[in-house]
Amino acid sequence: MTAHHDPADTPARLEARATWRVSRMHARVTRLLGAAFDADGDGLRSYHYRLLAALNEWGAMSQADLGRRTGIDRSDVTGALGDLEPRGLVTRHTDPAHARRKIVAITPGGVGRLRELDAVIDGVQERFLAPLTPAQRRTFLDLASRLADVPPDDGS
Amino acid sequence: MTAHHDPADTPARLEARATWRVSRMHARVTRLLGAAFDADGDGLRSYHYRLLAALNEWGAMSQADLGRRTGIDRSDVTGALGDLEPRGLVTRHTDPAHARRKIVAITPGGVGRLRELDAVIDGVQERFLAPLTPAQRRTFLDLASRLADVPPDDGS
DNA sequence: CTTATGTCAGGGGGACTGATATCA
DNA sequence: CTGATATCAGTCACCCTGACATAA
Repeated sequence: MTAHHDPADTPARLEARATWRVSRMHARVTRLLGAAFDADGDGLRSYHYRLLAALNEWGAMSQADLGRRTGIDRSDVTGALGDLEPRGLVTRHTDPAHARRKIVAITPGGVGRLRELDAVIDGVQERFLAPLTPAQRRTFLDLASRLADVPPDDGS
Repeated sequence: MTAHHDPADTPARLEARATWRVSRMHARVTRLLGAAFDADGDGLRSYHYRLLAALNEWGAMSQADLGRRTGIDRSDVTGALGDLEPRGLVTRHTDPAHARRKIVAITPGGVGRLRELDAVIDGVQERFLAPLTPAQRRTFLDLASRLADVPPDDGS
């Protein structure tokens, strides 16, 4: 029986795993982000920042587009917008051409809030990248963007 | 007023964020890992792999040490071992010197299962790092290890 | 008493799935 | 009809906190 052999019986150290390192980096970012958002006081989280940043960057769009742009599920977009709208940070208007579609736009207040959150994220990013030199940071961000922007492989 | 950002305020594009890229990388790894573990059939997840790999690499140790080594909370170590022990992949014996401590060890069956899971992780890693050249992969893994192995900043 | 350990209960955010109703 | 959209309900893996009894 040809058991799933390993050519060289690689020990494959746990800490050498790319998956392990990505998980640990993510855990660290999550801790820093959580602490920063908590300290910020308002109940906003990472989801809300993503939505505000996307609206500020790409302009008003439907909730479905927002979800696709930000990688947030439509279900969660609905919930997160339900937090942002009562705060006056975004508006939701029904698309006149498509009654079922709602166009989401960021408000001036939302832009101001985004500026504050940008500062929060800046602080987190600075602390996260602290171990690296400026040149190493650029390299890391470049490689990370290539690993992050891969479309989901559908074997269809 | 078509007021947009002043030159002073950095727009801080969402996709330029290190936090964003780490989150997206992690989401991709999670998707790949989840699909791979699901396809593997057995109910084992990332936690179980980490524990088996740590026991195989560093030898038998107490549950608390296991948690510290793997970054898994003590509570979750208990639960995950509760999945591995009935499968015969690990054993738990009370430390004769410390009745409160349980020494966890991997079994031969656990080693075999780990070998299979190693192959699964290898496949995930290969797919995850596919966009990079071998040299870039080494660079990424090196930088990632520095960003991953940062001790929790305690302001004490 | 203080510390460490194992266990259990539970929460909380993030990613996801399914069902439903609406509309082009 | 199909397709997209918004919404709600609920699941799940992961990470964490708190409490507790026990043992060093």
